[in-house]
Amino acid sequence: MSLPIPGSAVRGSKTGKPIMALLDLLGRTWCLGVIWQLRQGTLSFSELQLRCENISPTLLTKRLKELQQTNLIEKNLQGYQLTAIGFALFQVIAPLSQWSKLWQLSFEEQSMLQESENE
Amino acid sequence: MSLPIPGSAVRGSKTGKPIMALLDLLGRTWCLGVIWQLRQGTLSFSELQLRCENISPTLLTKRLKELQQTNLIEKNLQGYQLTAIGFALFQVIAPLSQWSKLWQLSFEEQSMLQESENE
DNA sequence: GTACTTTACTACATAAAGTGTAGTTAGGTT
DNA sequence: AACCTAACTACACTTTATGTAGTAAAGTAC
Repeated sequence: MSLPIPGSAVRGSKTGKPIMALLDLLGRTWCLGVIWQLRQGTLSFSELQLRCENISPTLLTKRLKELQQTNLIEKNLQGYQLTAIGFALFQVIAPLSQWSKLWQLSFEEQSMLQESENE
Repeated sequence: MSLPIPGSAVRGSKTGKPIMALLDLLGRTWCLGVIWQLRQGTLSFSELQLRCENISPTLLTKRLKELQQTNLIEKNLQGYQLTAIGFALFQVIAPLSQWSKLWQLSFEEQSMLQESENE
């Protein structure tokens, strides 16, 4: 898969609208997960692997390269960390955590409705 | 791929933490793109297909099913639209658009640095 | 009311992406 | 110098996604 760079043609936009490049990048398996796991600082390759449900090393290597080339993470002596702009991205998506709890409630309401139907 | 439902085991979390279920779902090809395209109201199947760079009908059908089953979109007479909670999700990710413009700048700085190196 | 369109899919072969396991390589330890 | 351990790479296999063709159902034209 080619790198989604804002300004170049990407999956979803031939004009390379930055938001489309971003949605392409974030839509790749484990990409959001890696960013999420790095929110508190540096993690080594193997720590990341563990936290990402034993993602295969092949794919982790690939994602780490993509994320470095798209300026979201950088390598240091201890492992990988978010760049300044990568952390800014995390801050944008951080509210997903709160939202996901509401989302969970929507499933519980659904099953309660089903139960009352069965009475 | 099994549906990521918060509260059940998903890719990334055996305990089914809602945020992990969410990151799994959003990390699927075109999922974020479909949500993004539906932000302004209802779109028909074929309109969605067009706006998502001619996503294959096979995959669009599959994603639409997943998004319905996870309470993010619903079908109406004219096509598909975000549910209330789906729209709330869009509002959470809407700031990505602004952020992606900053991100684009980071690439331009990078290429300017390279140019000055070559002098 | 039947022939023609259009829309919304489904089927299926092909291509691309992701997994899992087994190496390899490069630093540090004994 | 032999032995670890962490960080990868290689590769065969499986799962996902694509692209094209086909079907079904609803609307329109005559």
